[in-house]
Amino acid sequence: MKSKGGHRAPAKMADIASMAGVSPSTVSRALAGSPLVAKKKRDEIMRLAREAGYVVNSTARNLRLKRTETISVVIPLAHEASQPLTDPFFVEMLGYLADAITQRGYGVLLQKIVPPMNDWLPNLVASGRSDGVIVIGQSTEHQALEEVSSYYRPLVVWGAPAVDQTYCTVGTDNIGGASRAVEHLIQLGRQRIVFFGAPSLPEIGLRYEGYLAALESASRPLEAKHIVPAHLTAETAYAAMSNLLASKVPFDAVFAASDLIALSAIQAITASGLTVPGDVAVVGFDDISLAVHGNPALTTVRQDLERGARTMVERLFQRLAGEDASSVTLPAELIIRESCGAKVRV
Amino acid sequence: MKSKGGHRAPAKMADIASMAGVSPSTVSRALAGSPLVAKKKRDEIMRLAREAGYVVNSTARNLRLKRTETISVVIPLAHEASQPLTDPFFVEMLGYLADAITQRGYGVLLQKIVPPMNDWLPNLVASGRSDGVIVIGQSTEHQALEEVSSYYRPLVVWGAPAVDQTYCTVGTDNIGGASRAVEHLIQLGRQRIVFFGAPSLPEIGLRYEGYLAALESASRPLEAKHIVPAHLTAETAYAAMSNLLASKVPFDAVFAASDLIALSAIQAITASGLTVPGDVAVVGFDDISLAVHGNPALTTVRQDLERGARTMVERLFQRLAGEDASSVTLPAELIIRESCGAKVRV
DNA sequence: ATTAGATTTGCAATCGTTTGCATTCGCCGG
DNA sequence: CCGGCGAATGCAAACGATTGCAAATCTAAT
Repeated sequence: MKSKGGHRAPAKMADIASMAGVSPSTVSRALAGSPLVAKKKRDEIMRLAREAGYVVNSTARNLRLKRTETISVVIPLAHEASQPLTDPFFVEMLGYLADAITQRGYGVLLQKIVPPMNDWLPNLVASGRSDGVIVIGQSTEHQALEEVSSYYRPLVVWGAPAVDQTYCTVGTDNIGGASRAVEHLIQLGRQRIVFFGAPSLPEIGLRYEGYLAALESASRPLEAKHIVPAHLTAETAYAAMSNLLASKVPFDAVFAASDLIALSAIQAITASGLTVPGDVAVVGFDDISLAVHGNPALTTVRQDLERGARTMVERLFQRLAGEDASSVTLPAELIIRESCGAKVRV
Repeated sequence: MKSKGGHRAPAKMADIASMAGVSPSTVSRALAGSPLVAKKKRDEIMRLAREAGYVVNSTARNLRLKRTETISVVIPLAHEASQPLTDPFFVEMLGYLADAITQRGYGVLLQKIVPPMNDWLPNLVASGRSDGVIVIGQSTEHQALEEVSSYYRPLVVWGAPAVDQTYCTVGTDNIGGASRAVEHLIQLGRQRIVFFGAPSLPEIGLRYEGYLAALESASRPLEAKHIVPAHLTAETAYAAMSNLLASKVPFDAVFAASDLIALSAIQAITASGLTVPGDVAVVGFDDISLAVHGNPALTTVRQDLERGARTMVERLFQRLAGEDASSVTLPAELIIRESCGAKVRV
């Protein structure tokens, strides 16, 4: 017997109930493994359900239970309204988050936000589509996060903690990581170190602070022409670095605010005829999986994304459980490879 | 008045109704912009709702309407149960899909599947969490797809069409793209061309066919030692290529089944002291955004992922609307850059 | 003033589960 | 044989929206 048009309505609980000659209540309890229904009958019902390929309708279940077993993962794309998720950083983070979330039996609802957008967070929260929200990167949305967090607890944000901030962040020690990277460049004898990135984003701002601190403690002067703002996309970074090279501002090192733009910078530098690390040393930030495969392999400040993702999810579930969970800063680690010119043991 | 614990139950439609002194039905209609409710009252209700920050509860709405306005995007990870989404290909595709889907006002429910897993597809379908399913890559799941597609229409798969297949695929002309790439290597005078990839996956299988066809039409012998199986991860590919190099099997070109492994191959080759494209020419497949930034820039077969994603979503919505939508094969384009040693115009 | 007709509105059922409470059943002791 | 008790079951009310249909209101024409 063919169903018309190939469609087929999935079985509902009542169907299983009548097959088993019991009420839907009993089926519900049986499927939940409740000891209220006799073991024998319970097994029978489970068998029947399995054979019929029955799966409870989660929409109905969610409505009744007032929870969705779903977490929203939001990616705000401040840098350029470019369509694709360009930065491997987001992607790797997303992968780890997806793992940590599904491990707890929850679903992942993916949201891309391109910032000049109103009320996306309060709307997302009020829509009840998810039980909690994880935002990857504050982007330019600090204000929105702040407002919503005053009444909505299950919200965790990847990024930098700010002084006036009430929402829960998980992030890397940006200042420490950055200053260690820059100190390393200084130790290698580099004289003119460019900061490559947009300090207006909270995390990048801290990396910039680390850069300043390192120059300061080495009594190096800060030069305005060595601050090169660059959006976090490969294309714009390439262009920005090409500009810098064309401008003839002399420099012998670049501290890039992310690996993505560090790799683009290397491209641009190489294309201009200079060598990395010979003429210019380059250090990145993130340690995306591509960094090690770069040519030359990229020296960078490692963020432990797996741990970060696990921590965020952990914090989120704590908040879901009503406990309080405060912000955390995870350690950053300087990974020395070839692009900064240090000798590497073979 | 502070709500206890900072939690705050979102307003429901009945709340807005009593604020406006009308019934919930009227609010529902007003918010939907129905002409059944007088314009003046409709505007008043909308204003009230906006001020109260009211957003309809989508779980309840979904239950009543029997649709979720959500599409599941499934990523089966055949190659290695590695945690992160390693391949930029998936990620770029995911980004384009997310765009195309959100553009239609639907949500994206992300699912990672690591294959030795039973009934994930029928369960996903029966759970009613989404209105349709997009699977990125057939992986090893052809059988599961085949079974479900017999009764579930809104299913679209990225990958290769097979002869006995009833489900709807969207994919690139793998055979044509691959043979053009290999022909190009042959024209450049390369004698021993390695196929680098695992032909057991449907798409890779077709690329292998294209490789064979190109050798055949150039009357080149096929050599078993030039077939090098490699999983689609950077690490395993690097290892496989290192092995090949250590084995002293002579070769002067590599056709890699994906850009990710092509880049790893270049790494391994360079590390062994050989040069690319001097000693070995390398061609990839996909044209991920990193290909152009590789060192050397990667010659590759381009898959138009943006178009592919748009096509899949389009097909899916056709099927949701009850129309029929058949499989499509999109053209592949050979992008010549530096890694194959052709002269590039500057 | 009355009423047909057109507008607006609200009642109540529905979507598929879960669960508090009442009910039924079976069993045992008195 | 009956009362009582515990174990198993079912009834019915949620959950928060949408919508067919009937009822209420308003308009205007007689």
